[in-house]
Amino acid sequence: MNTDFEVPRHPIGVAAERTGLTPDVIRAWERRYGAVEPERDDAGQRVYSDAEIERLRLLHRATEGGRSISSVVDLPGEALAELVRGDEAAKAELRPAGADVDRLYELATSLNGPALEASLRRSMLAQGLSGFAETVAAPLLHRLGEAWHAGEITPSQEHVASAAISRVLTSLRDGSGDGPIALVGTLSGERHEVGALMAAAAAELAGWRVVYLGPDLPPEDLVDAAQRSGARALCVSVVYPGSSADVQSRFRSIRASLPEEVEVYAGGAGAETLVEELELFGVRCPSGMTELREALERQAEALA
Amino acid sequence: MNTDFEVPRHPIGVAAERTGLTPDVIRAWERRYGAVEPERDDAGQRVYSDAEIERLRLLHRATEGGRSISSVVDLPGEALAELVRGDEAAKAELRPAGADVDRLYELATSLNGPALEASLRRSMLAQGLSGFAETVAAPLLHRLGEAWHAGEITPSQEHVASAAISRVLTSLRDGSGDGPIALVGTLSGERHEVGALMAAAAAELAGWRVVYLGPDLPPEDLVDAAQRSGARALCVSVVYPGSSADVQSRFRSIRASLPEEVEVYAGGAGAETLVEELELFGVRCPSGMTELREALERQAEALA
DNA sequence: GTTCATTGTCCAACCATTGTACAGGACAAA
DNA sequence: TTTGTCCTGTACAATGGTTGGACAATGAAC
Repeated sequence: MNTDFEVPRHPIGVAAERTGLTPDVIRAWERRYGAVEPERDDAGQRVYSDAEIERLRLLHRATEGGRSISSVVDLPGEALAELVRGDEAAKAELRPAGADVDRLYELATSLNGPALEASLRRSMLAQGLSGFAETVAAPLLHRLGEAWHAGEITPSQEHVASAAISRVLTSLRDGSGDGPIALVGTLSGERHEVGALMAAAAAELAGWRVVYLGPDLPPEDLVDAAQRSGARALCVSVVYPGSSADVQSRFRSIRASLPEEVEVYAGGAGAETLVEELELFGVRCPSGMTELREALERQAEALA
Repeated sequence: MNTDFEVPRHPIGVAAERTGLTPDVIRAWERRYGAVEPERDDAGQRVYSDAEIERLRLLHRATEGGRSISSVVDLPGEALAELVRGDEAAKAELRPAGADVDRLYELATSLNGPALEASLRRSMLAQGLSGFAETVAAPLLHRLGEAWHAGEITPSQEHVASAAISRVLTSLRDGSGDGPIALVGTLSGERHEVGALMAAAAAELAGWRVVYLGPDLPPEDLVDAAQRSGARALCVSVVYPGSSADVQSRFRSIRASLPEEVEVYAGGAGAETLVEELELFGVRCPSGMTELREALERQAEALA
């Protein structure tokens, strides 16, 4: 900085750029509340000093924190800074370590696979599997799914993220389970594998010996595999239900073809919309990884 | 906080975010029970003080613990806090690493390294690093230490456990940190490495680039390594302090030889008995992995 | 099992606040 | 001259509050 901090220098466009506000908003705040009243040059154009820009930035952060502009605009600089600090600290406290979905989304859309994977691994380690699944993986995939739906991103960007999540999940499974056998997979037509991988990890955590079948399997195969392996649990992840009647009938046939003592679990976004129907004919629908793990733990306990 | 605790400042949206309640619930509680009756601003909108938000948070935690709102809403703050503490302690009791630690102790004393390692890895995945360190690794080591002291087990049995914990911790570190550099090690004479490994993992979680120095290093070496590497943090694990005066003087000389901007952290059972003395001359003593990680996160943030 | 109070959620109607858009003009730089 | 940026002033729609009421699920008591 080679010029004085107080000297006015920047046109409104620059101020907008630096504060993240639009020129319209800056003018509105000046007109309505006198938030910042910059000097004018000979032609009458606003010229902002660094100090004024700094203040606008603080005001912007305060409004982002959920406050109304009118309630903070009269605060002196120091109080304002303190308020913003408090708000952001409180927000950071809510979000558990490194679970910053925004940042992960950035990494995914910029196709930075390695960095994304490292971040994912870190937040997995910080929170454990359940927290990771519920506060990181699911929100991230959901957001990517919506962005893809809205045409904002390409399939490959979504793919980078799910591949990274898959790698993290598979690298952490160690196949050391010594309990009863659980089968994990998805129905035919289902391309989304991540949910199944998370279920596999959850089952392993719950002490099961996991046989991971992968995605895209017809119901008969699942039933057959369960019978051959002597499994006591079958976990099926459903994201895109296709026709929901179809999903229902397939689950019904699976459930009917297996003996009572083999529990059938369904999970994922696609299963959540069908909870009542599925539970009706005996398919368990835990919502979220924690519940799945607890259910599996209880079942393993009962078997032991 | 240098602003007055009682001054009303937050709109209902912020209150909702900070308490985890929805605005609807907050209003319902006010309407039906007068749970919290905030001031109003000129426009008639609710404005909550920090104290009121704190109370709402307590009420929320009480209801999460299974209590009905009507049964706790009339309690004065202190009684409420007590109640919540009790509830949460009871809940923690239920989901015990306690039974877990028993089983791990069995595995360690029966020298079943692979099974022990698998179990450790599983509980690490279930709870995340902090939970693992505080509810599994520390209790297990503590118990083994006591048993060894009482002559109930041999050193090799303790060794099996610490080796398994070390393997789990090292296998999960991935060296992908991209932040400032942190050095991790123990003082000379200190054979216990596990604490340092956990600190290394914590630092990595907090976004640091970790240089792991290992155990048994003289203070001069630590200082020298810190200077050469340009580290901004030095984490030292102390389990057996030997002579406490000795540990103090070594930390004092380390602290004195390094510039202000390099933080020195001490942790472990041996450091906990010397907290006041160490903090006196500028060595930070977070208690537990969570606090260490948070401290490192804050420092990394400040550096960025 | 039935009944009843509790309790979280939702809705409608309304209001003030607030971000955004647009029209019409000025002016400096290309 | 054209172009892009900024100016003022007005208008509009979205947001997020407010009250009051209704409803359905839950869970305890009968």
